[in-house]
Amino acid sequence: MNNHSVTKSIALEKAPVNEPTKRTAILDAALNLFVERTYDGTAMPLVAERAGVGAGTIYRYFENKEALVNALYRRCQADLAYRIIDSVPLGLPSRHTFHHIWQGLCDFAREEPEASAFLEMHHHDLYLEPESLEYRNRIRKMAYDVITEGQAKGEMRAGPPFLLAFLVTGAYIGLLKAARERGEVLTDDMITLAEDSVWKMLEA
Amino acid sequence: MNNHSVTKSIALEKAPVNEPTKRTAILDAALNLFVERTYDGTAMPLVAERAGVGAGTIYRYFENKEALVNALYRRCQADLAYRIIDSVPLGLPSRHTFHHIWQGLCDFAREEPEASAFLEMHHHDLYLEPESLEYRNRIRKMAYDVITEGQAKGEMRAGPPFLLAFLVTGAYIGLLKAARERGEVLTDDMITLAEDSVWKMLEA
Amino acid sequence: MNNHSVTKSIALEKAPVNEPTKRTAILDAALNLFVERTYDGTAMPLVAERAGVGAGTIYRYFENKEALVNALYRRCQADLAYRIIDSVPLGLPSRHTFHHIWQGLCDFAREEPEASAFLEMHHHDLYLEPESLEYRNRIRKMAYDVITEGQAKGEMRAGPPFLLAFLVTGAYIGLLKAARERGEVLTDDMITLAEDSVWKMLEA
Amino acid sequence: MNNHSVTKSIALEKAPVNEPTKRTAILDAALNLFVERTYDGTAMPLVAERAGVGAGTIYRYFENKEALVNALYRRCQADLAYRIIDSVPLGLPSRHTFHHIWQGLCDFAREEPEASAFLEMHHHDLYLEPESLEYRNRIRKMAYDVITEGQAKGEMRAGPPFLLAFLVTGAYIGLLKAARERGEVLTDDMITLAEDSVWKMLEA
DNA sequence: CATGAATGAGTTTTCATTCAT
DNA sequence: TATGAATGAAAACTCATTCAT
Repeated sequence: MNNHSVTKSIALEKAPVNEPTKRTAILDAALNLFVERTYDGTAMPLVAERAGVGAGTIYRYFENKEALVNALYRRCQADLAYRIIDSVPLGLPSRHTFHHIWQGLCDFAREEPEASAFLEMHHHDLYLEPESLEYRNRIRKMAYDVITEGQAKGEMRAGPPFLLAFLVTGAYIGLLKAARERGEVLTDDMITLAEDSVWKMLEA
Repeated sequence: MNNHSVTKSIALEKAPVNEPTKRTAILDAALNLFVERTYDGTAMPLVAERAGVGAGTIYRYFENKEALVNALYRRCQADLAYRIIDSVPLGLPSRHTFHHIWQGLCDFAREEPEASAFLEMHHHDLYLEPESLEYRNRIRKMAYDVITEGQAKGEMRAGPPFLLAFLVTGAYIGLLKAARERGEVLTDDMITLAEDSVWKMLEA
Repeated sequence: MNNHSVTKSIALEKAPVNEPTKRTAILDAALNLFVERTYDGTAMPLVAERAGVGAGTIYRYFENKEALVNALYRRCQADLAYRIIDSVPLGLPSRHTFHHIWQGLCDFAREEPEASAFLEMHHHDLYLEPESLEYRNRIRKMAYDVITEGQAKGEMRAGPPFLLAFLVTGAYIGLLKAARERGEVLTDDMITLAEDSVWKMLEA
Repeated sequence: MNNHSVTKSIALEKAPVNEPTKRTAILDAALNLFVERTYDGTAMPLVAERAGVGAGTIYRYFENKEALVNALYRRCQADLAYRIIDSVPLGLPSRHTFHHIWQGLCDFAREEPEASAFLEMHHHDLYLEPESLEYRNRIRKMAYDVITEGQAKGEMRAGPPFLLAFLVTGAYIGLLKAARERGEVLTDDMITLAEDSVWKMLEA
């Protein structure tokens, strides 16, 4: 390895894995604050302060507040999609597939609690661009497919897949809220109990 | 019954049942807009305009924006409590009790869709006064009691009652979201399917 | 004294001496509040409330806020003029005349502390109509005349009469402030000491 | 002295002595307007306009209107204190000390007429913070001490020092008012006549 | 590129005044 | 005549965004 390649490899490692650029700092700060205080309730200078950058700097990376929240939404959805969609194994019994997805969701909630809370927030529709909504639809599509397949195999109860998907998603959010409101962390016990319980909603 | 008494009884019915005062108009407009655009995203003059009153008039009825949203929250919670808590029959098998509550919730969502959507919104905690939170706790307490009793009778699954309550509530909100996002009305079929499905989460 | 004259004298006593009409109540309330909180700092509905009348009632008696403060100013100046100007004895030695005026001023301050404080306030010029200013000038004219005569008799020091008048008036206001800021009432001792001291400013 | 050092010394003189920052411009505009129209009677946008800044800019320098008026009050009191307190010579005959103070007061009134008028205004108590009042007390304390010492030396008349101080201060304000109302400038003659006259109030 | 002081449009709130009762 | 609820213009204050440095 010569000097040249070393320099290169360092650059490659640095950037994608743990890119502590200003852009990331801004997104992190925005996530933090939007979850804590709502999109409309958060002032841009506050985002700048928490990100440790000047107020004007935000506008070098994002055209305006709406562009910022869209970028943030997409980053969060992409995080989630990366964990769930791409790792769902094919061809397993539905119960196994469900377990996989449920674990993925709960891992996400535990490892990225703010991203998770942000995605649950209402009223994204007020500012989301079509492209951002597309991110959401990819995940919904996956859920829809899994349920449809489960029903085809006779392993899941009959009914409109989108409805079952919303019931499950709702219960998942309920689980997170339960932990949050009690000020408790999401324990393995809670996750397992909830998984078992929620599966009953889906089971044929 | 003579003319006199008829007139009187009309007057009596009219006033308390459907008193269209400005206060009510303001609360209705606020409900409308807060659901549509968020609390922080709604400007007071817009509330005034939709209520058909002058901007200053709001402040004759509510000390400030926060007092308005608190009053609104309490009105909505009281509406819900009136429908659910006070009509839950005692001593029935848990499945019946659950049916009763589920019907009450869905009737509320259908008859007062905005109140229902408002109560589901996040971030109430940012402005709610302790007294307003008390309204929420009354309903939670009821759910907790029903589940505890169901478990004691061996008719509901074991587990922390608050967790089960949040799972059920989450699924209920999922049902409403499902209908809302599809632009569909909540049909009896959807309600029944969801009820059946959600009960499985609770069943022993 | 017959019935007729009794009725008359009662009427005469009642009306002018202690006429508790709404107009008077409004003026009293305004005096109260203007002294306490400034003209600009006082809201009309507050005046109404303290006067025990409806907000609209004020406008039956006074065209607007400015007319109210002008009427109040004139009433206070007239009170003062009544006590001072009309009772100054003529032809006495200047020291006696001064004593008379000083007593009159201090009696006014003690019996009508709010009227007294109101007249001392600055910034009357912003709203006073010419007619109201005329009231002020009558008193100044009197002071001017007394000093001019005192100087002519060789009993008062030489110098522009208006200047001496302002020095004396200033010292008088200083006396009132002294009492007010110490939270004390204006005692005879303070008044006498001040009179003696202030006379030295005038003495030839 | 070479070019280099000259440039430097100019820069040094310019910056600290007469730093025309926005903060100063805002304070100056506020002083101007508060004297002209009262604190309550002055709208913030008007202050901004006269200061030549945007309305929002004021709030970068002062938390709110009350903080602005407090800062202004302290600046004026500090100006006055700098001139009076720190330059009062010790150990002189009372008549000399009084002359010194009187000159200081009149110089202040001539060189800073608005600051002088502002400090004389009533109703500062409605918005002044304790810290601001402290500034006022320092000057009062000085007056009190001078009088007490003068009495001890048998050069000033007996009587409560605070009362004599208020009489003198009142007469001083009377002098300023006299000039102001006549639309005249404060002449040396007026100052000297007044000094002579006022001293008589103090003299033993 | 980065900054943060500056801004004015927009927000919440107040208040002199009106007017239906 | 008296009222006080209602109003909208104007006040205090905030904040997304710009731009000189």
